Amino acid sequence: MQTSTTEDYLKAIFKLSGPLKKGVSTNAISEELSTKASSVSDMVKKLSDKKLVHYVKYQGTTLTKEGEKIALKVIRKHRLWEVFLVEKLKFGWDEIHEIAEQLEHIRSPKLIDKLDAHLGFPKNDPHGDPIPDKDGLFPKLEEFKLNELKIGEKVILIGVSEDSKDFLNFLDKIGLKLGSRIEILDYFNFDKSIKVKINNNSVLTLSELVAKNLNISKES
Amino acid sequence: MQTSTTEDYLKAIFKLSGPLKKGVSTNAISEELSTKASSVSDMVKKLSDKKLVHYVKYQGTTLTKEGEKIALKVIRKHRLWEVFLVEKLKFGWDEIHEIAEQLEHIRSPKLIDKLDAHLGFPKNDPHGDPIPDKDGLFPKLEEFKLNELKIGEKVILIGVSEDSKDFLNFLDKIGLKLGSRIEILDYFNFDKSIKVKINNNSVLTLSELVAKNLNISKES
DNA sequence: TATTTTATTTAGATAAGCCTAAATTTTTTT
DNA sequence: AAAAAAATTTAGGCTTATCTAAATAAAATA
Repeated sequence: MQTSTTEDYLKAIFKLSGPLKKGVSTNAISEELSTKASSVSDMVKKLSDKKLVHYVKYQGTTLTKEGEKIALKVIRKHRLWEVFLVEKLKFGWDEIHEIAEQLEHIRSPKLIDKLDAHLGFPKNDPHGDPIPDKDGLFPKLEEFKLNELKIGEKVILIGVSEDSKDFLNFLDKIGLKLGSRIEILDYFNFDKSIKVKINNNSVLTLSELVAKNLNISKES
Repeated sequence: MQTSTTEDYLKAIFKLSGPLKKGVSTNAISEELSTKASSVSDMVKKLSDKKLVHYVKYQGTTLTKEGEKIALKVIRKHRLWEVFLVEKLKFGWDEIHEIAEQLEHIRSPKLIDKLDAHLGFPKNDPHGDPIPDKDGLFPKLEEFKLNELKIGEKVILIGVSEDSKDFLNFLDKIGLKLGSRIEILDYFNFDKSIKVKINNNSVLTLSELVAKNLNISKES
């Protein structure tokens, strides 16, 4: 049975590994978890002793099968609780993250299965991210970042890769929601900003930083 | 901001103080929390430094105003989550305690208010215990233990003071539920057991240990 | 390649909670 | 009231997860 700190580390490493499962640097973990690099060094050594990560000095960290299994369980719990908070308790999608950070550590397999059923077995959380099933698998669908497209393409916003309040408030302000239609009107090589039309309606320019945090798909 | 251990201590002291707010012994706390007396000694000293309890060496511990306020908040959370688990997730009343022990430590005032609303502002938890309101007050009603009554009295089960699985399973088995009618038929001085009729139906004898863990009221 | 910068690790401390064993105080019994 | 028993506290340690400061390794730059 792991502590919730262990769960936080595994989740952070999972997130930072990305789809290619690259090794994660000590600094990246320390930034993600707001701790010092020396604390991370200590901790990954301990996680390695417990066979939850592969760790070689100076060469980064990756999850073992067991570590990934635990990370996926925590992510499943996090995302299911987020659905609960928005669907049942009527929270805004910009205020649920911190609460779900706590709820994700509640230990009870039966609880999470019952919650899943209560919510109608949702496939995605309120940010559009997929919810792993009981076996830690999620349906893989072709996702892109908004900055990876060509002029003229029409796409749909299916998720965000950043959940700071600032970012989510910004999206609300410009009228971008999950499911919004986005048409690429122009691309400015100068600063990699992108001119888009939202919902066949408002036209505006998004910075590269914004664009690369918008996950989109070519059809609903 | 307190740790969840602090919250557990305050809750235990609240529970053990009883309605008369008696001083609580170190041993009683250690038993309630399954720790050693020496750990409790350490801890109450720290709680005293934080002005959460009054503590005088060798003379027991009581809550300060601030300590009681925190204890009541935790109890409110615990009981609201129990209602959620039974009403919304369809847990049996005998399996919710451990889960609520974890959920009670989730920190977010907004969460608990929204949960309260979602549940329809319940007055009692699934064991019949009253839920403190936002200000930590509960409606005081005249409660008795089943072993404090006279032969011939007819009462209603409104709660239990023990929530071990064994005890709750036992109650299920003999058909006792919240709201059940109980008539006192006889009292045996020999072992203080009590002969009762349940719901004008089955007749059986309850041990003193059982009787004193049944909270009853003289009317619905 | 030599040097500087950056990343990472080690060493030594700290705080929270817990433990065992020993000392002390209080309570109970004789 | 003295002795025995029970309750409580103190002393000294342990573990987890953190930190700062110093040392070392790797990467970047000149």
